[in-house]
Amino acid sequence: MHAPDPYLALCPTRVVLDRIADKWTVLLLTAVAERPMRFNALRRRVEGVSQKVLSQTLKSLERDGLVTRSVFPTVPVTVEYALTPLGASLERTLAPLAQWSRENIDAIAEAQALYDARGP
Amino acid sequence: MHAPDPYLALCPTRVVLDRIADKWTVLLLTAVAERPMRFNALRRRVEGVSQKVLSQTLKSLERDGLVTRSVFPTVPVTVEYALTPLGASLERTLAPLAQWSRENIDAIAEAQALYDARGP
DNA sequence: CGGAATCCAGATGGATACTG
DNA sequence: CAGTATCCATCTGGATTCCG
Repeated sequence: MHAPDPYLALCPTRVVLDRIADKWTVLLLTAVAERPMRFNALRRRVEGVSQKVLSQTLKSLERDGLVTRSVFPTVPVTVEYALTPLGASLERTLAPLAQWSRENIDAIAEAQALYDARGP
Repeated sequence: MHAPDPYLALCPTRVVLDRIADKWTVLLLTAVAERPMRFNALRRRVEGVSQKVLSQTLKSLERDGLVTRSVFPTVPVTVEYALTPLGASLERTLAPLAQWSRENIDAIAEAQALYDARGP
């Protein structure tokens, strides 16, 4: 039982990956990239996200300096989320992934069908 | 209580994202991209992955047509994992993310420190 | 409107032991 | 060597209720 070598676990790629590799972060990042949005607008835009997880995820994104949270003292209160420059640059490097997904989703489905066809 | 609109949940980006957004998939993909590797070599290369999860993840990658699994009937048996062309193309679109991580990990850490500093 | 708090089911994944 | 099988702790995230 030795302590795990921290080197690999702390490499930047892995840290960032651990950060964005959840069910909603990338989705929210791309949603906010379209245009600044308010809490419930985001909730409607990203189908299926619960209010709790939306709240949590936005807070993380804010903490990481990827989105800003602006509160307008209207009644009731208005809160708008927008990308920071850092968030925008991340979104840009993530964009090719969306395109790759569109282009290759069929190939993946075929591979799966083939794999499943050759039985248990 | 209405049925969730399947459209957004089934958009290609989301499907692919759900597929690769786990703790190890991207890491393993980039590891295999370096060179074809055997099971235990991968296990050593990717610090911290358990043998169960490594096995599972490789099976998924194979099913999705992203890696190949080649068995050589030596004794004991030798199994080598390698990227398919599809896997290689995904790895290439993921590569910029690794670079972005290296370039911006400090900015993220700063943002976090700033956020945490302004108290609970 | 934009959350916070609580509760809880199901998924994820680590440890361990065993096998062809 | 390359897994499979079990068991179990933790984490994720959904549902619900309540609040300024």
